[in-house]
Amino acid sequence: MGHSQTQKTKNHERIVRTAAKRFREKGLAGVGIADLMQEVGLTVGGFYKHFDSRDDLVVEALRYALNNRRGQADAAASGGPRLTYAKLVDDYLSEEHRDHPGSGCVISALVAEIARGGKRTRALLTEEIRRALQSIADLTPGKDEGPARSAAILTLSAMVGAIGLSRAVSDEALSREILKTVGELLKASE
Amino acid sequence: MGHSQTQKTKNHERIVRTAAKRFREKGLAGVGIADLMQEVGLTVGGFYKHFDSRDDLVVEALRYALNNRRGQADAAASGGPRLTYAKLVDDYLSEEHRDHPGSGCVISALVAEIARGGKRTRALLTEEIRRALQSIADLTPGKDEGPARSAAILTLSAMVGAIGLSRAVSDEALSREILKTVGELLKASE
DNA sequence: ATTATCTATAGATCTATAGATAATGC
DNA sequence: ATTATCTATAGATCTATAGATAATGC
Repeated sequence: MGHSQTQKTKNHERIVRTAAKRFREKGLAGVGIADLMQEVGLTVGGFYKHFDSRDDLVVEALRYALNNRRGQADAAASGGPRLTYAKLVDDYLSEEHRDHPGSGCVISALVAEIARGGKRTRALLTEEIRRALQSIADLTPGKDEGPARSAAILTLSAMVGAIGLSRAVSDEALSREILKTVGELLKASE
Repeated sequence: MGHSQTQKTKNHERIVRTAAKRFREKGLAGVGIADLMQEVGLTVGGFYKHFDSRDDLVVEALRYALNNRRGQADAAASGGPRLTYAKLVDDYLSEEHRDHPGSGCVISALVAEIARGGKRTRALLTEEIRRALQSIADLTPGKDEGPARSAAILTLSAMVGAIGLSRAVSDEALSREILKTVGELLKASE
């Protein structure tokens, strides 16, 4: 069977990581505990030794997804060439991001569902939005603080909206046009 | 009991109208047939004489919501003062709209869920997005066709994103700031 | 002895159907 | 006679719990 504490920690992390991915792909309501545990190679019964309730998993998985994405961004920033406003916009509005919500931005994947959800998840997303606005504003060094923040709010709104529209639209040409157009206009107004 | 064909037609319309509202408020997956029928004053059993399946209700309710919203817009346009770009943006990014998704824009309420959904609902939303882009572009008469369309794509993306963020954020001040800032920047770039 | 996981199942909820009931409408 | 709606329920699915099983770790 294998149930050392070390193994438990590993299993816990795999449950959370898998949930973080599937929640973004299928929505918070679209992922069942039995399916999730099966994907990790475990069974339903064990779930409640890891979490008090499904809701606790949702919170932990969101926290993980948010930290993990910032971790990716930091790694990319420190490793390769410096992150610029243009690169941020291009990455966010890429077909890669559109087609892989499971490893993508939590905000764009789950805003609406979190808006309808409980306090804890809304608080998490609120802080994430604050951090995102700050990060974007920091990438426009030419601007004063006020205009930089305003521009960051428009940028985040436009990116979240554009990715959402591009995912929903069933016409690939229109989907691409949305990503491309919003990217170009945002970069032009920098 | 009361079950004339006239009454049935009325009941059918009330089911669809109520569903169109609740789907936008609670998400497509968040509305049960029993609750819906109870709200209309009927019981579960009768539902399937009105619709072949739950999915058919979703499609019909979305169609209704989309037509109905365009109807409102048309009525407002023909009745009162002419609809301008500024008025469209202000209405869309209003606290009234933020706080009442049930009578609000279908796109902003359900993009993500429809993106994960079936072909029929995606096709409906795709056409709605096309119409919305055309309507917005028509409100910027100063611009040439290409730039007008590009600007419309940015406007729709930013409005959908901003309303989504403003609904999810648990800090009222930040929520207002998002609506106000995006509205001002969009109107300034007209 | 403790505990991580498993099997099995209770209890709630949801879609869909079957059959009864009471009106409509020919 | 037809049919719009109701009551009742089947069958699927989901969260959560109970008790068994087989390892770990003192």
